[in-house]
Amino acid sequence: MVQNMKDEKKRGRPRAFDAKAALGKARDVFWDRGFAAASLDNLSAATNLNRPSLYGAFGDKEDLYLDTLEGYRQDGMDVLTEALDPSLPLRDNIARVYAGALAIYLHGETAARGCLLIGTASVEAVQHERIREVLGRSLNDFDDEIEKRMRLAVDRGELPRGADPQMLARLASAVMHSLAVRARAGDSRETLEAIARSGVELICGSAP
Amino acid sequence: MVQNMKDEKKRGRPRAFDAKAALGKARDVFWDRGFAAASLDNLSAATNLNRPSLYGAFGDKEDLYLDTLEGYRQDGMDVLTEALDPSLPLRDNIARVYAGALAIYLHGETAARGCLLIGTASVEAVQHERIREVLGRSLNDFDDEIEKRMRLAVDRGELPRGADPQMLARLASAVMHSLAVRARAGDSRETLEAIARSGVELICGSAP
DNA sequence: AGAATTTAATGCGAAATGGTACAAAATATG
DNA sequence: CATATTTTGTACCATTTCGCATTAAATTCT
Repeated sequence: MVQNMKDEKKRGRPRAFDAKAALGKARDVFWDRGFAAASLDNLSAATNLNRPSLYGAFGDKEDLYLDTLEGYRQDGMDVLTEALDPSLPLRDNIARVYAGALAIYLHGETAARGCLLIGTASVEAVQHERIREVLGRSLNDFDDEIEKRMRLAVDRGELPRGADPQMLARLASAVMHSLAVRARAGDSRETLEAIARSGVELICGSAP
Repeated sequence: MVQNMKDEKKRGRPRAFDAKAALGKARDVFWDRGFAAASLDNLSAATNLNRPSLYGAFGDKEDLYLDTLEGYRQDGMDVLTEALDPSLPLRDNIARVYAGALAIYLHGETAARGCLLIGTASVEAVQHERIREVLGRSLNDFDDEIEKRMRLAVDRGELPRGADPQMLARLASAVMHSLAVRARAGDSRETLEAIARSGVELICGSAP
């Protein structure tokens, strides 16, 4: 599974496509249609790869989907940790988290696609154990990252000593989950931004 | 579309099945598999109706799905309004809302199915306008119902005069949305109940 | 240059899918 | 009882679906 990190010349015919770019195109298809409704023809057309190439590079449809989820999770974590820059006040951190999320969720301007994980992996989670596992792990990783910042906030006195960092983090995530669902349900950017602002207020109410 | 409300004898062969019961069985199929992955064979088997009967009674797959969503929305609103009984304190109301939601989301004991709307309609919302419309309307109706109770709480002095009922309601809903997603992601009942408790605390923090 | 190896492209095929035609059955109306 | 009307069940059809077999192309190794 692990490919050559650099272009140490592999034997045989070289790939005529960029696997990472193809994965990005596939992600868009899954994001719009979901896993079940995304056909290999859709994916093949979007990536400009014929099905055998797709299959050879990524495995079957579920493998490909799991790959896109994993990449999305990574990207999301990057955005999250950047938003949580501990040199900024907690309020700003949480506001940035929501702003970053909305930038992703509302991408496209036409019909908002929300969160790839929440919007498309949730459906499959009941019947596909591997997808449920990725979804659960992703949500937990997000919670944990926010929790770290909350813990720091308590230590620093940004939050009262009695505050529960784990629960505050989970509730901060909850607002984000709601933004993801509502974006996909067609709520306006204005509505979502208002909810984000109120969320910051509620979660960080006692912070300076 | 409107059927006879009572059994005023209709001409022709009478139905050999209970449409409402069939709709319930179909709902279970959609709940587990989602719209796209639910095949007419699945639905036919679960309802004990052959495809032509299904089609005759409910229209095509999307019509049937929309019918189940509408029924779910109605049932959900009933549970919600009952939970929000204004003779109880606000805290109890919100706690009951979450308890009622979890009772539905965790149904099955095996793999939790979360919320039918959030869990299965969200995926289709981007491409199917009618589904997006039902999803959006349902979320709004829930928000509005909670908002009414919040407004009452402000009037009664359960919440401070400056509290924003609309935003508090949306955030109360947000916690519920998160419970729906997390249930489907495999979180334990204990975790979900803990989040619900913290949510009540956060939302109703200033209430007696 | 030739063998080995990997990818690309075409196209196939078996199964599943959504939907329907058609005839038989069950009921109300005249 | 005959006719109209609606539902039921079987079978079917056209299309889509996923996945792969096979052959041609491109590159490395000997």
